[in-house]
Amino acid sequence: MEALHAATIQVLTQQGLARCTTTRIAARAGASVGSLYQYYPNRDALLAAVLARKLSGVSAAVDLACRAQQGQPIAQMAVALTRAFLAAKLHNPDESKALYAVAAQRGGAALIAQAQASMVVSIATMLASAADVHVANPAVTAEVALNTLVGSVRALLEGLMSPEVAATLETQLGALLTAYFQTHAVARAAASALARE
Amino acid sequence: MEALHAATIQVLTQQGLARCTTTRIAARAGASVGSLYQYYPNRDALLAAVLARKLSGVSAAVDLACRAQQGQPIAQMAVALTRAFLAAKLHNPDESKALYAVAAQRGGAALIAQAQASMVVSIATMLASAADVHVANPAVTAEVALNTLVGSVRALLEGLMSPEVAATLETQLGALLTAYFQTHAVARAAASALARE
Amino acid sequence: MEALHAATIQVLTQQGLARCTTTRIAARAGASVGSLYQYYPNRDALLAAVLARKLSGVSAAVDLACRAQQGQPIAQMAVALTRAFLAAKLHNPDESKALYAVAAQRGGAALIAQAQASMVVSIATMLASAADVHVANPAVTAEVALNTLVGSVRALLEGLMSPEVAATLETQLGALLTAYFQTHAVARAAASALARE
Amino acid sequence: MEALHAATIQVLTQQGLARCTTTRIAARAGASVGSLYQYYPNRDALLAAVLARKLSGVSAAVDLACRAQQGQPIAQMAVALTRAFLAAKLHNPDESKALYAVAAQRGGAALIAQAQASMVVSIATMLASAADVHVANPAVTAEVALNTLVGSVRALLEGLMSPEVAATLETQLGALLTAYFQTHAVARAAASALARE
DNA sequence: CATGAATGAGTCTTCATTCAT
DNA sequence: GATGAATGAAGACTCATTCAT
Repeated sequence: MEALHAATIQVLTQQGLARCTTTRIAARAGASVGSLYQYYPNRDALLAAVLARKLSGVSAAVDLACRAQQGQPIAQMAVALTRAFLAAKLHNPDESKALYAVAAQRGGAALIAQAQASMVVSIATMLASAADVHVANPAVTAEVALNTLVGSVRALLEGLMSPEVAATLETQLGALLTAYFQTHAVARAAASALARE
Repeated sequence: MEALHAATIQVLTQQGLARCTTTRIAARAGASVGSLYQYYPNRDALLAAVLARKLSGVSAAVDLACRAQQGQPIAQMAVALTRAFLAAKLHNPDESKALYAVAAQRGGAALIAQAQASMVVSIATMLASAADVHVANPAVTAEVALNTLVGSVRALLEGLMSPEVAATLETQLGALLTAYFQTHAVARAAASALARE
Repeated sequence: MEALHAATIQVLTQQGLARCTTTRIAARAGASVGSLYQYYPNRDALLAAVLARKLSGVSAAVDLACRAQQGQPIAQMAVALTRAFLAAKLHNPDESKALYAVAAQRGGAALIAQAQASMVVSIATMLASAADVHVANPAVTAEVALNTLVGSVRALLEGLMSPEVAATLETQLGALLTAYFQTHAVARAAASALARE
Repeated sequence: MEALHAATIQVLTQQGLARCTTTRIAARAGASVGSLYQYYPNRDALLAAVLARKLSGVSAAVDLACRAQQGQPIAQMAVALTRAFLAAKLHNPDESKALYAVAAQRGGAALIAQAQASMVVSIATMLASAADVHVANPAVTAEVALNTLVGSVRALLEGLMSPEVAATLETQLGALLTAYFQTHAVARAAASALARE
């Protein structure tokens, strides 16, 4: 039920994972515990479903952004990817943060892995289409880039980031990824030349 | 007690945070619950102590490496920092992974924040001393770099990293940071020239 | 739940406050601990509720008796008050005795204070209406009288009273209060005379 | 040991009976738990000893006062008894209050009973020697009087007494007892006349 | 004799899950 | 299908008591 999803996120953000009990979720959703168990076999399944939905939303947003950048210059890709990822994760920071706690539970890792894999494919595909450079190993580059973005987002969500960095995060990460992408890339012209040899 | 520290890490890695109860820790340590409470006022304090010890170890390792790189070229700094951080975190991967769960607990964030701050200072100081380039804003650069390293390490520890990336992680991150550091830097010669004008 | 009230009193009388645990109460009530906590937020709340019910019963009985004595001679008031209070407290001696232990707990004092205050008002109002005498300070006199009654009842309940006294308690206390009330009173006629001067 | 007595009372008054643990008592006394158990077989024995000492002090004070009033008029006896009892109980109110909690424990009732019996004898003996009146049944009268005093003292210690009453307690109780004693008494002259008939 | 670390039974309290209505 | 009272296992924590040093 939709109400259960929303209620779970509310309880999660307002009370934390430890106090996110089935009774509280049901009460917040205006339903009974019994009803909750008609939609989900147990508490973990509900939490997993909520996490999965959030993750697929982020994946979709990243995928959309990557498709839109097909054939663009690599620097623009870096900026667009950063912007899309930050927007998806920071649109509702409390929710994102709360769900990281859920992800740490047994079973959460698999969902995260799936979402990451999907995003890596999207990013790698985008990188391979760059107009100006040829990325040697798009999958590897995409994965490292994604981990970098995730690292900063977690730091921000967990309150570990200084105001200075937080204020310019998008710029910093855009620059970082641009520099990184170019390190692993070979200019198209040179690549063509190489191929001709 | 030392046995309690070890037991906590064992239970944490083998059973997870949720099943890491005072009873189980005590049993694993070959002690009684009562004894546990003679050394720590409550469960959270024990977990915090274990986390704090690990974090200070990592901080110290990073600090040591940064001091050793004073005055070196920036590319070498990037590689040395990466190597030191990965070595410290991956020396005992199970322990590191288990403690990430603890860090998410109430109180864990403060310890992490403290350790991060300490490492940012070490890294920033090192960057400021680079022989070849002048880093514009060492503190910000250091913080972004640290978050990047953390992001990859978490991905690795949580099993989210592909074998391809894992195999070349140190190289990848070294290159990434080198590129990033140079983005934010101005060649010493140019900087001196600017200063003279 | 009614069964929890009854069970609490039974455990209290048979095992004492120290052994009056939530588990034992629940078992005696034929319920589970969980059920207990669906009716009361914690152990103290249950004990307080049991005490409060008893106290309000005593208060009500005293109030009823006092109202019935409005306008009667003071000696009759003393006897009626004594009779009503003893009847209320000694109707179920085990329960009364057990609850004195509860009253000593944190939070019990407030309930007792409230009940005492209510009874003092009832008694004072009665005293002020005495047909034959004018009580100078009804509130003070009522309070001292109540403490006197309580003192004897506690002695009786705690087994500190000799059989001789116990056998004639009502008579003794009636006489004591009659004598005390008259000490603090002025005959109506004299009072009127004084007022006319 | 003397220090243990003092420490017990301090912990009792400052932390309450529930937090009056053997460890805390020993620490307060500057001793070890082990030492405590060399003087007392268990916690209850220590508490009982502390209570017993306090009670015998009160008994002795009352006895002393009663002996001093031998052969005096009954009104003076009432006042002296009241004064002595209040002084003994209210000299250290916190201690007295804390010990009432101890008295409610298993075993405390017997000690109280013993002290009460002793005081009843002292008071009865005094009453029998009154110069002006002949008390019909000194033991019964003494017991009722004592319970009355105890009732007010408990009310005062437990904070149940209004400031108005507390301010004039000694006067009120003196008057009450005087009135009560005279109710149960026959003037010496009349008594002698009766005896001659 | 003194010490105080170790013990572990016993408390209160929570919460996922069930099932009679 | 919905409900929510009942369950009871499990967790954190306390403390009287013991005993090796």
